[in-house]
Amino acid sequence: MNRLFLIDGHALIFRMYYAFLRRPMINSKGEDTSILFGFTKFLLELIRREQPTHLAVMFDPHAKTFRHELCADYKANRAAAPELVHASLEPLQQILEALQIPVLMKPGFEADDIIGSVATREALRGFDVYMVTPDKDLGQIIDDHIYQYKPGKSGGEAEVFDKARLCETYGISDPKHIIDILTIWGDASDNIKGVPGVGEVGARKLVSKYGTVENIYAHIAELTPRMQEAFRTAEPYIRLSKTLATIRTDVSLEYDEASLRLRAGYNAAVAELFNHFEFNSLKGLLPAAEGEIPAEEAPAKAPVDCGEESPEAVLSAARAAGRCAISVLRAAVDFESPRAVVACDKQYAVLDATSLEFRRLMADETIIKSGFDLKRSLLLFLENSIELHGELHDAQLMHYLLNPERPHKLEILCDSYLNIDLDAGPAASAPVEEAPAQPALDLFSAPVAAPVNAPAEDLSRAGREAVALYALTPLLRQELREQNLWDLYAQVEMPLIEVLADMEHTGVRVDPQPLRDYSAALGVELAQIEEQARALAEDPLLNLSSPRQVGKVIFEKLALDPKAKKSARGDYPTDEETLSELKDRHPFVGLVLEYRALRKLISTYLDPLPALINPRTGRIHTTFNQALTATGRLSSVKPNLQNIPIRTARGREIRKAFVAGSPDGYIVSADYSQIELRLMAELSRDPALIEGFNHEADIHADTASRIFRVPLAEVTPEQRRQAKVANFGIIYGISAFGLAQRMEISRSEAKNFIQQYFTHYPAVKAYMDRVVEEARGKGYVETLFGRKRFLPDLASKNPTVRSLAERNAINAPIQGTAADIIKKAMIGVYRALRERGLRSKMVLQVHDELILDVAAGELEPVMELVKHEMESVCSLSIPLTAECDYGKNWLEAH
DNA sequence: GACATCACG
DNA sequence: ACGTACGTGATGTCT
Repeated sequence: MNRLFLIDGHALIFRMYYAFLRRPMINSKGEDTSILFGFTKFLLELIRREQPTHLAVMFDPHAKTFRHELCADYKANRAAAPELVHASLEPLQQILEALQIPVLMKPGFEADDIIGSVATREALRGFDVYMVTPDKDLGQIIDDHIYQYKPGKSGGEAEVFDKARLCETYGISDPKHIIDILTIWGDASDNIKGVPGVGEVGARKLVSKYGTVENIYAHIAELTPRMQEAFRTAEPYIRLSKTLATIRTDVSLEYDEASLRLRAGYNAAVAELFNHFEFNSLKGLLPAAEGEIPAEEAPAKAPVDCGEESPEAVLSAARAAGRCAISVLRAAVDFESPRAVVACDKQYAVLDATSLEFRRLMADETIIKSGFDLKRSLLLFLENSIELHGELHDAQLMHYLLNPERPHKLEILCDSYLNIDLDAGPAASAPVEEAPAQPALDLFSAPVAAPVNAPAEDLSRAGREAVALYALTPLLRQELREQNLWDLYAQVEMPLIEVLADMEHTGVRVDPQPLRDYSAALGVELAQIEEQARALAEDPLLNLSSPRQVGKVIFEKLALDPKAKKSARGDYPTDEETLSELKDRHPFVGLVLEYRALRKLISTYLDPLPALINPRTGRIHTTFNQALTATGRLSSVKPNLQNIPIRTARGREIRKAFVAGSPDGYIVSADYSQIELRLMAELSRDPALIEGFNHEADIHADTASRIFRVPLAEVTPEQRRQAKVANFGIIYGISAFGLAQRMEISRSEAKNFIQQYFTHYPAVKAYMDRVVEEARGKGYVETLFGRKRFLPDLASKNPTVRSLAERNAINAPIQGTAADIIKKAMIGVYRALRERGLRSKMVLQVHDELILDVAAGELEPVMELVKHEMESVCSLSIPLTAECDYGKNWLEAH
């Protein structure tokens, strides 16, 4: 099958410009080669990875296009391209010419139109066409044999969108409807006017319901009054906007198919240019042209030495060895059930993950399983009722414990521990001359024209991964032992994998209706605020979401604070702290704050959450990241359920939507009381702090009574508030400046305050000094359970950087021990629920809080069990207390 | 992609 | 003198 790749040249140039902005590449002649290097590297890697048979690059013309003819304002907002972009165009053309890669342009048309036209035409002739661009505009061209290839962000995997995936992502029935979404949404950078007040989300909703803009106007009476007005306002220009947003597919071009055939390879012209620009590292990426030899061999990593064998052979080897490595692939179009690749030593086999033989292997507790991100596999096992028992070696998690702040990617581990290249299979070691008919492409002798993300390639890649993991995990295990991290791994992180997989799989029930209702109500308020604010600013187009525009109104038009003019690019600060101070000076400022608060709730919680409810389960299934934070905490993504509002009344409303799975069930929430300050007491052994926790219910009042030297009963609310701020500061590695800011006092007052604090808590001061001092010697700090955080910046000469590392040295053991403790509690709760045969489920963790979905009739035993498990994780010099409550929803349970 | 902003512990 | 309290993730703007 012919595979044609069409590259959106300008999109790629701009991407590279920004990618290298902070660290440009300058060669020894002083030339900035950032864009040239990035562009060329991308192209060569694309060729190697995706094996196109045909390829072309499209650029926009210098002159104006037909869109400018239609619309005087088109792209009028665009700032001139950076100088480096201009300067790179000419040499880039030279490089492409040397590589014999055709460039297609046509006066009057943009690159998008050329891509659209060529793609449409060649797909009809039987090509598989891949449009390489990050821009969503080209989505409208996607069709049966036309795909969009979105380059991965900063080293990530590229994504391929086909018709089905695009339609699913945008909730539409036809890729052409992308045009309608863009038309309604508008595009500020192209100066395409959309329907005012309707953003991406609104546009998607309307288009998924009505299909086209025209059809929306045909049914305009069905819209809300506000929407109707917005669409009427847009009516005069909306046809034009749609024309501008529509990519042409009928541009005639003079090229022939043969000229697009990929010939890129090493030749004299390329050698000269690469030598001139000093692209030495790119030479190894170049396919060797016939009869020519690459100028320089990159210090090659070895390919993965592996081979596919029969399942019988690999399984019996695994049983004999007592261990295996696995890599699991979700069902793809080409195979209806998920696949599992199992490796033992250098052999691997591909199995149906639902097969009996694979189930037996996974259920065999005498066989150790190695993997990478095993929680992902476990989720798939849960979906298919595959049991997993025995020791788990998760290379990602193991490496996370060894060095939490380094990236935990399998490619990197293979490189640094095994010196092998995961992208290279065993055939790569075959002599070059044995390579068959396609010499221009065949540097790596990869399987012939492996299609993008195709099962065959995925499977052999998975095979290499499993073989690599088999070799990798004993090394990591050994290192964990040497660093005294094995117990933490084996008793906390390893068993937690299953707990988290179960929580994610269960999910938390969310009732969409209250969220939708509340969104609508706040939307009305928001519109009023926006209207008032625009009136006050005398700017009907003011975008209140733009800090820049808001800043200009406050500091230029209203001139509320003539002194303020900060930021490198001439922007004014408009953060909440600044605005709160100016609030009484002009009503506009209050409106901005109000607007922001509402906008946050609507666009971060109220609108996205209903869409994230899995229609099959009626629940939201977050993903917990177990190998991310520097301190050992979990994080939660897609969505983040660890930052659901609670501090404001309006925000709290959202928690009402988090309910029990069954109508007669309950939500139970249990949180550790003051766990971090308690751990400061434990780690510092400060007598006063310990005494406070052993005798006094209100620790902040106790602190206030001590530092202000007043009887407990006479502590004022203000004194308590100050003491509370100070106690928090202590945990974070207090600084006079930071404390001054939070307490709204002067820096010298803060300094005195801290001194006062330390007089009463001398061991806290001693601990803080000691932990920093020790860390400077060892290079790392540790939690109570041995979790490490390395702090090389303690030796930095930059005082800012060094101070941060010192605060990290104080905070990380505390935050990290708290993380260790709640993880242990989670394992305890999970096991206890199972042992007692309870149907209730733990569904969320929010750092010091566990949330459970409790089945009818289980309220009492579950509350008792959770409290007990949380409080008995370990025995310290202060009690660990957990407060437990219940309700029909998360708000009531708090 | 970077930055500002703001939600949580 | 530097510019700060610790740890996260999502959204929006502007490039």
